[in-house]
Amino acid sequence: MLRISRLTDYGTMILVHLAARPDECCPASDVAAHTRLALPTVQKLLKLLARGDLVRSVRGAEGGYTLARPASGISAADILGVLEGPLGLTECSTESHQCELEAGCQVSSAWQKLDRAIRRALDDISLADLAEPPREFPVLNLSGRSLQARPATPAPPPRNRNRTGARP
Amino acid sequence: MLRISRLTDYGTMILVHLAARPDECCPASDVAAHTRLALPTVQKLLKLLARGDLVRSVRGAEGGYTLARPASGISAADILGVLEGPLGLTECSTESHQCELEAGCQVSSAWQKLDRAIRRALDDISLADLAEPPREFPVLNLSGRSLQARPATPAPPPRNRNRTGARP
DNA sequence: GTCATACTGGACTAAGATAGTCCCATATGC
DNA sequence: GCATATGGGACTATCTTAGTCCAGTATGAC
Ligand code: FES
Ligand code: FES
Repeated sequence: MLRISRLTDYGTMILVHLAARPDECCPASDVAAHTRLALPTVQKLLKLLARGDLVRSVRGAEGGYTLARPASGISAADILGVLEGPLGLTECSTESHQCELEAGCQVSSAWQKLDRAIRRALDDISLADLAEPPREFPVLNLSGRSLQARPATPAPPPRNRNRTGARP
Repeated sequence: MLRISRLTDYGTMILVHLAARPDECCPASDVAAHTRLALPTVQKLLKLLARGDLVRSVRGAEGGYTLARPASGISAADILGVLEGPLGLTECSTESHQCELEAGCQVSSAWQKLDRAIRRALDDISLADLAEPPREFPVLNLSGRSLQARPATPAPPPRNRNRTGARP
């Protein structure tokens, strides 16, 4: 119920990746390699994120993407707003009150109450929250290498589709 | 963002209708007529709701549907659970932890935090809340007729599709 | 100046979810 | 027996999503 789209999930992973490298300018190919997502998908998402002013882009050689603001200034609501559009919980709770009969409908007011509750929760979570490692890596950190050097890179692939290099 | 499906919205309207008539056994045709939804759609939804134990059905002549429990005992989470399935916010937050790498993924824990927040909000809203009229009908009540006699009937059509009688 | 690198914009297809309809079987009261 | 209902499921049209690809443009390195 109430699922967010897979692209949004991917987009969040990308943002997390960028958040871990505040001073680097990462090209899409880099991001794809590190997140293990397919390159075209990453490109598409980065374009969307740039258009939504969540990341800043630099064109040309040595170009790439950076977060537009510090991670703490980007909320989950921002991310969903950019990647899923400004749709409300129901079609009636959209801004463009297309349902002109709202006052007569018993359902709308309570749905909107719920809608506000969700928005509040979304506002409370920042990208920084999303990015912080929940706990230590359980298995993969045997090498004793500095976590600082490769903050998010060794994270295992998220799910078993849309990997890179799937082109035959 | 985070939209619930239109059928779920319809289903809620149907439940609200039944909630207003706790002691009647309403056939689907009745519900369709009063909610102004198309009959086949109403039938389908009532079947789903019956299977999800939110409404009780009586077969045969004089049969129909009633709420399985008082409206205050049916939460929004129940409704969404029955009509949209038990899907989590992301595919990773489903019960069947298909993403075996959860511990390594930075994103999951915060998404699940959000998921819990939403569930809590859903649990807090009951069908009784959804059913209570938000305020008086603004225009339609000029006739001075008793509201009690037709509690939810004069509510205007919810949106401009899927009306009854669309069959040529 | 030329070239390789990278973003920009949009078109396009395949797959999947959603909405809506219809049919046949079964139960029940009159 | 028959009209009235629900139960179960199949089916199609349509919209959305996911994923890919290409032609264009900007920019730094050589
Ligand atoms: S991608 Fe599955 S837990 Fe993060
Ligand atoms: S159906 Fe639109 S406000 Fe209720």
